[in-house]
Amino acid sequence: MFESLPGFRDFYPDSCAGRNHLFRIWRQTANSFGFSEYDAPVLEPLDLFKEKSGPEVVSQLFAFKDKGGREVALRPEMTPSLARLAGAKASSLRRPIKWFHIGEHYRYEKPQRGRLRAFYQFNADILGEPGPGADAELIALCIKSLTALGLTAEDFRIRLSDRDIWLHYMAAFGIEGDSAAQALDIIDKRERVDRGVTLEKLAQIFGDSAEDFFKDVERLGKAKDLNRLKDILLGPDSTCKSAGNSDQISQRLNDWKMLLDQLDAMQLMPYLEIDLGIVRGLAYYTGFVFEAFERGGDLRSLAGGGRYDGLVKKLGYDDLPATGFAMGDVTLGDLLARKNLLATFISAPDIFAILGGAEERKIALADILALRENGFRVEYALKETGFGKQFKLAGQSRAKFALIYGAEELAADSVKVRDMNSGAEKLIPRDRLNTELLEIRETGIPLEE
RNA sequence: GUGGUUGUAGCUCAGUUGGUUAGAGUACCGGGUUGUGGUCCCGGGGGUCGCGGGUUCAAAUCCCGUCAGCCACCCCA
Repeated sequence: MFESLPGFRDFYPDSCAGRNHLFRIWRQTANSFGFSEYDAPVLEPLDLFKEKSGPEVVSQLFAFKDKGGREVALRPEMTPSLARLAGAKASSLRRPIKWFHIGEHYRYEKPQRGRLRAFYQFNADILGEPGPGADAELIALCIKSLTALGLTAEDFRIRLSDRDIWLHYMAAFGIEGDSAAQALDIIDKRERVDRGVTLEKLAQIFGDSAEDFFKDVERLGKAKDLNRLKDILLGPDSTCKSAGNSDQISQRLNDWKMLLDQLDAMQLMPYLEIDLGIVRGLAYYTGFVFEAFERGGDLRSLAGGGRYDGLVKKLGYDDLPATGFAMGDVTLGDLLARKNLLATFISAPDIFAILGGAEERKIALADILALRENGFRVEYALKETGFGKQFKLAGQSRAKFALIYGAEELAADSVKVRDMNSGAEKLIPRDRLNTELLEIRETGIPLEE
């Protein structure tokens, strides 16, 4: 006897139907936004992931040596592969490059609820367009992918932040480069860490002004609209104004306005929350970053993304500005199941054929195959059984119609169709079967016939 | 990787202070029912009580270990 490996799932038909529904909605939504689907190998050179995330990632990868001695790993994320694909053909691809991917990813971590070792992700990215129009389009896709599944503004929010603002702001304190990245990391974790500890860490970077800076962090974290942000950053008692980089900041605030205006025009503001408190830990994010999180209850993260303008170049290709997000199936699936939005899309047959004896069966099988070729989903009992039993099977199959091949009907070269919902029946000549069924499938059989 | 907690049929769970052949509901299969279904009635299969060891006359029950799930850390691309 065997079980699936820890953190891996079996998909029985019911859950497979739920998963396919999710994929179908993701794919439809991405297509409607004009994104094109791409794919890449599941197994990649280990270095591809090390290059992006540093050597520490290896402990969280399914990594091994192949028989040729190559260091390889199952992909833990899509972005490095995407960067390779886009980077390799960057000069010949029409821009903006709008691509999406749906596929399985693997991380060697301790499995928990909402977090497995194998999971599916929907990735969408826009490359080659540095302006906020790309960020707006991407955020819109993220929101629409969730609403298309039946989720509402009551179920989730997008928290929107900006690493550029933070970098400009810190520059006013004379903090740049690695120190700035460290500071962002501290800001990102501050809600989960004791205030005193956070201050201590900041003091190593900011020295005496750590406390002032942290107060501003808290003020900025609470700013929920653009005017308030502007006020804190450029108002009378702003630190950075006196430091003299207010031009950069006001330019950046202009990007913010463009972004929000576009999202507003798409009527997506109800889903948005400005929250500079989230900066997302990853060092390679450069501009607008965002996170879709579940509201109420446990506030789990449903999707995350942001701009990563430097990454493609870092992986050895030409400079290519980029912004993207990833949405996982695990947390989202939990939420959809809880909200009853995965209503198992069980595929029921259109027709269940009920067959008399051996002679009738022969005639029926020929018809059944013809109907199948015409796109009907048709089932029948594989072994000979009584009519009563077969009607029971037809009911259990949840077929819309039963098609009755009895001696009586066939004597008139006809078959009887029964609408399994209404119970209405109709005799159809066999040579008109396909035509009549096409019609009946749409309209059903009226009770008065 | 660290700590806590749970583990009985495919699923949800009962199982008395340790006591004889481990139960129910549901799902599944068969029959009632060889010309009209989902209901109903009857019957059936399915368990090494997560696994291994220990204590005991006797262990699903107590002890130890281990594996797996869940929860909290770490991390979260």
